Amino acid sequence: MSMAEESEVKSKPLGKRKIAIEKIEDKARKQVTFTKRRKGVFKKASELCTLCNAEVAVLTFSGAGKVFSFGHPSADEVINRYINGSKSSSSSLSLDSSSVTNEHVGKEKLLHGATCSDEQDLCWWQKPVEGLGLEELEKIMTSLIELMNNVASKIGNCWSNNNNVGSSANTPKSGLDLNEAYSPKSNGADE
Amino acid sequence: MSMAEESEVKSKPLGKRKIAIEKIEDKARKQVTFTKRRKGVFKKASELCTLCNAEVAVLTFSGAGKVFSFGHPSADEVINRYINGSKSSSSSLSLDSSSVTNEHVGKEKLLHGATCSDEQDLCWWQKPVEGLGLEELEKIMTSLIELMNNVASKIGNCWSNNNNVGSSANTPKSGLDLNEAYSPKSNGADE
DNA sequence: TCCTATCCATAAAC
DNA sequence: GTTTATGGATAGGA
Repeated sequence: MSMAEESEVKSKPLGKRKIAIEKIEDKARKQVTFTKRRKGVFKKASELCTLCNAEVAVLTFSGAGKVFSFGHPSADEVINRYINGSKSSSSSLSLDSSSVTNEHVGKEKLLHGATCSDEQDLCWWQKPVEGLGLEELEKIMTSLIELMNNVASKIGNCWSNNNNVGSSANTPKSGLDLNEAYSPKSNGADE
Repeated sequence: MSMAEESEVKSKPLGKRKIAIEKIEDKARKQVTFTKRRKGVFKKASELCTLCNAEVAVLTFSGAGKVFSFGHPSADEVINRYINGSKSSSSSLSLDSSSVTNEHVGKEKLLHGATCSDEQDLCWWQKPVEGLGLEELEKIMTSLIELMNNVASKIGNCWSNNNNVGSSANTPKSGLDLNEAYSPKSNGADE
């Protein structure tokens, strides 16, 4: 897994022909490839489970929309765990599910006037985040989302969503080119 | 053969050795294997996406309970589709926006005491909001939005490197980290 | 502690 | 024969 996939198909004798990892146009071939590779992924996933005693779930949708899933102990259990425990703390931190509007205009007033009732110094929500590390921020962010949902539900959930907090400002990129694109690569912490 | 183990036994880099697909007992080995194979699975999954233009999500939990996910277009989207399109779990499987209310029983429990890592006292963001009044909640909510945007913009700077299709190697490590709850079964491959 | 990265060499898949 | 996946060892990072 060190060699990046070349985009060109070399003309070699025979044997395992290297194929470009790009969209297959031919329907039939695509279907066959899908089936084969899906099984391959499932097998790998299952080995990962067995070897490392880890929980793994794989969900796939074929072009026709049919769903295929693999899971240990079960797809549902893993998904549940994912949702309940780390939905927003993982990956792209897409706050799609519970964002808030960005037009909270009158908040400053609230912040400076009403809050901080009896605390001594700055309240946590007034502390600057400048000095915190990425990890700390991630942690807070995650917790914030949770707390927010919690609070929101209590209030009655008036705040609609669509906020696009930071991470969503992504670039379309070239469709789906990701040989090693998913590499955690120092987990995004570029220092 | 008497290979005199002189001062230093330099184990020659044995190549890839054949191993049985069974639970690895050695923790260190298991960890390394988990990382490698997880990446392998992610890569396969990404190729499947690219080649067949399919939607795929892979969720994994390391032995330590850390989550790693891969998904195209995103893990959440695929999961949503999976949930809405094929299952109707009785659980809180609603990743939808404003309805992420307090259905998260498991999470509530967590917030109140499960404490996973090593923090014993709840931090402010982990405190329950049950006892607060409406006004207080609104204030907090408003402040939360502010803090959130603040934090988000901070994170956004370092995070804009894997959004489209990507895996995640988050680092919860405390806040909402989950404990393990294994249910060692045999397998769960369903196609 | 837990996770990641890299080198080497071979096992596997085609 | 060719390319990829990955085991073992090891070093570095968070």
